[in-house]
Amino acid sequence: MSSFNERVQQLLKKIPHGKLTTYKQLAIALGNPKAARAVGNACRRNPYPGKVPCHRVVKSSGEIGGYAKGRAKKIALLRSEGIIIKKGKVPNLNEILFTAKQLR
DNA sequence: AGTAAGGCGGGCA
DNA sequence: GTGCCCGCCTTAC
Repeated sequence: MSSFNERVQQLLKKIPHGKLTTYKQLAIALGNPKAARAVGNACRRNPYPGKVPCHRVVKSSGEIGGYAKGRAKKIALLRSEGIIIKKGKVPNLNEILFTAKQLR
């Protein structure tokens, strides 16, 4: 399979419940800080729904970003995990952010 | 096999 | 706060 996709999946699986990550962090963890978009692509192409929590990934700005099933769904899932979302944004992202070093 | 377009972002102006 | 450009990956033609 695609190495990139595999790598992204593994990183996503490492994200603990109640925490969040950004595409940038994932890209950095992959060794390409500019591949944030590519990471988003991997999530969108994610062949393992339910196995890879792509909904735990948000933008570096704290915005929810997009979601294959709909942003509302993503927000609902995050809220269900105890993550506070304000107007489609995460005000305390810095407190629950899972950094690339943590993904390492 | 090569080329072109798309996509869930990030950074800068 | 908004708009534009860039760069990376995958997929389709």
